[in-house]
Amino acid sequence: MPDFELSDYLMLDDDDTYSSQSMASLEKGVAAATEFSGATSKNSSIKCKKGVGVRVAFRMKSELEVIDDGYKWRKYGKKSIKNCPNPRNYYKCSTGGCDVKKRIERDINDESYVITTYDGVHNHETPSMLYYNQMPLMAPNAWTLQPPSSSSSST
DNA sequence: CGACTTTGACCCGCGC
DNA sequence: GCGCGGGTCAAAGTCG
Repeated sequence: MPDFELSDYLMLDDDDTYSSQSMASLEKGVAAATEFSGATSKNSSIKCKKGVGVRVAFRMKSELEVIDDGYKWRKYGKKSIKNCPNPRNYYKCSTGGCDVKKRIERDINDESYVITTYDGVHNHETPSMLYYNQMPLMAPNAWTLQPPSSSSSST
């Protein structure tokens, strides 16, 4: 588990535009993350122009491009983008019945940053979410939590 | 043996 | 109509 920090979260609006919010309110970004993952649409600003699903982009500082948000992602493609020196990775939720896609690419300005774009809404809770529910407290960054089975560095 | 990752090829949409 | 770019699928290989 590398130490990555949520730098910016981009809310792609229905006008194909996105609002790049500074990390002035990280909780808000996490809230957005909870929004799309929990399918709780109290904020209708997060939606795709096609109306077929939600599209949310996050930019976070991480050494690894793959962010374990609790879901199981299966890589189904890799593509080198002309405008980007780094290839873009395509992931799909491997959970049955879930058709959420995730695009991951490195920031062209800062390779230390990774841009993760979620496309769609999970029709199920994150497997780890079940684990969260058993926790006495809900950490604001719980979506970054991982089960103790994976690299438990609790020393 | 099953699941997942990797890489190339193919297809679709958009712009010129 | 053609070319380019982007996105997705499929087959093979590897690891657990």
